[in-house]
Amino acid sequence: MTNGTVAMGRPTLEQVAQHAGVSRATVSRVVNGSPTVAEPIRAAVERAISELGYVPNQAARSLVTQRTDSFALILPEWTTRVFSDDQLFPGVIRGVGQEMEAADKQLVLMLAGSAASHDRIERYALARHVDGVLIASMHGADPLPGTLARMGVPVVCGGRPLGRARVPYVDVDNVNGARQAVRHLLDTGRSRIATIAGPQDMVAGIDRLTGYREELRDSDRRSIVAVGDFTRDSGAVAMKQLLQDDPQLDAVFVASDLMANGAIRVLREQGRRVPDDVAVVGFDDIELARYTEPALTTIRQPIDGLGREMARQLLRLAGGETIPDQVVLPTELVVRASA
Amino acid sequence: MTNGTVAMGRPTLEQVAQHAGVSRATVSRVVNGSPTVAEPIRAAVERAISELGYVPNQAARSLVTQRTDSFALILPEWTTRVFSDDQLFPGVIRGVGQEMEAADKQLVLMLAGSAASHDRIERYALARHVDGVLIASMHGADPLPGTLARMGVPVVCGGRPLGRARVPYVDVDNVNGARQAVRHLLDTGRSRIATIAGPQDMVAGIDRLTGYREELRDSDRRSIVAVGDFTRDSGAVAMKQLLQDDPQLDAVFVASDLMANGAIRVLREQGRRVPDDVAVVGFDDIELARYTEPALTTIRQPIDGLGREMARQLLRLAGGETIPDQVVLPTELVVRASA
DNA sequence: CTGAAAGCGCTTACAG
DNA sequence: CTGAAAGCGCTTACAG
Repeated sequence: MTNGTVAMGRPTLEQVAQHAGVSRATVSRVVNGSPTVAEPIRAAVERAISELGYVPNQAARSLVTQRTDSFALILPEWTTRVFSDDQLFPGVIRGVGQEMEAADKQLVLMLAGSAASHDRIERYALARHVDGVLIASMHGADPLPGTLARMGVPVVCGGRPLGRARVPYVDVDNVNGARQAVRHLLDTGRSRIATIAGPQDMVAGIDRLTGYREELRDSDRRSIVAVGDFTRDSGAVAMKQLLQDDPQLDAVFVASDLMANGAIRVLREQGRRVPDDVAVVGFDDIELARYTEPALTTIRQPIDGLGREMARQLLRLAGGETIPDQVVLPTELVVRASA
Repeated sequence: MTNGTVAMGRPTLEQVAQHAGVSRATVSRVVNGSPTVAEPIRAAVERAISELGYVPNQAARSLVTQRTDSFALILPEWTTRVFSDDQLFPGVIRGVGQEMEAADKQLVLMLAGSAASHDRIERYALARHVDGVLIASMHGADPLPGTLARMGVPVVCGGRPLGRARVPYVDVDNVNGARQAVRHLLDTGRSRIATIAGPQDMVAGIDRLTGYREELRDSDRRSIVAVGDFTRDSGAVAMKQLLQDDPQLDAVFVASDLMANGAIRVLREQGRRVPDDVAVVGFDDIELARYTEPALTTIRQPIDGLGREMARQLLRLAGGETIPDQVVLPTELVVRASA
């Protein structure tokens, strides 16, 4: 059996100071790497620290420094979606993690699937548990970023926030990416170009549909739209609907690679050859895009880069620097076999 | 442009007290829901709180309470593995999250892929950023749980920790689960039973191999072993090797469903019918098991339940209660089509 | 280069 | 039921 009540062993600065025969100020200086400590004293203090197993109390430290050296990445999603085979989240997390590690900051991940956890996270950030917050994958006009920013918590969003809150963000050029995709289809002689859009409560879903519409309008083509939710299955369902709505379609721009994967499966099941009968362009360029049959022509977005840029901006903001209201990263057409 | 330097707006308890014309103690009582505050006073304080937008400073509060009301779940893995299509992690996270939510505690997730991040997390926990720590998916004899426990940080491991550290843990009965699998194969008349074991630096890999060996030894059969790393591809590679080592094998116990999925693919490619020529039993019972072709007979482990139980034990430990050194959850044979 | 002292923003016995 | 006061464990000007 293990007992929760501990032998009250945690040594304090005070005890280290006594043990080493110096003042608390000196121990503090050694702990914080101040260069103004004489070598023999430093050595003595360091010995005391390791003998006692001293670790500074973070609460006491942040109370005076007003820093915690840790940052939160908030994903307002259920685990189910975050841990799907959509490789978007891991990419962003990896990018953020790299930058935080380089800056020697601790990254904490918080998933907020329910309204209750969403609230608790707000309190957590407002209580200054972290020096700043990154919010990605927002749905609708989430008030969280605005609330935190208004209360003085440094916040950077991943993806343009919907709603009126003016919070700095890093995003990918979704509109132009979608236009690139459609332009490629037009350039390769397609005429009836449908789209499987992403969820319309997320900015990536909205903007990619906008780009699709804009490009078609500029060339006087009509839109044929079905909406999915970025999952593979929703892509399959949407593809079936499109084929029913317009059996003549000869191309489809799908707003995510995972949905494109589902769509291609349906096309094959219904006897349409890709790209001969129907050309398919995806969006994301996740690893899967190289392994679909046929390999997927898609719009590459810099997923890790998005995470890295978000972290960089947040670190600057938390450091008191002025940062741009928005950073928009470019996308790139990657031509493979499907279009 | 957004500027990091804030209007220094964060109000303190002191300011709320002045605003409401009461003492700090009274404000503190209201904030903490003490029942001994007269109704009109409480109302006045609450008005002041909301007018000023007051949120208690967590550092100051934990400095005196010695609590933070948040707990960490540490996964010593790279994002790549955590976010693979192995649905084990999300299940554990979901289970832990549910219990923490019920207890109104904040859960923070920390991934420790690198040695540097592993160290930073140790400092994080020792600095009392959290009231306790859950560690799952450990590799080898990770010193982290022992170190934290020794320093008085409440720790509960998911999976029996290797090495000599005596840290309380919650685990699944891997040995017996493997025995159930092998017994089922024996009972259904199989005689040359191979195994694809999990990684031998993880307790789930080790124990499932032990169970396999024990059950075969008890019935005087010899073992035929290949080792994978719990990924689908490693299951495929291992299956090829087994078929080469012993072309006569008529059954294989695979230590994870994902590896089993890879193994079945190889069996089919090599013209072996499942289960007619080779019976396959997996382990985990993730959702995929129902959708493989044929559907997978497997050993169900309570994945969410593991997470929930870990959280429950940790909450009790952090609350000063005495908890058992180990809690071992039972597994269950689920018979489908593959064996 | 080092120490005494103030102070960060809270909570909590202790009086009243 | 409420307030004055001590104290949680640090950091950081300020002297010397």
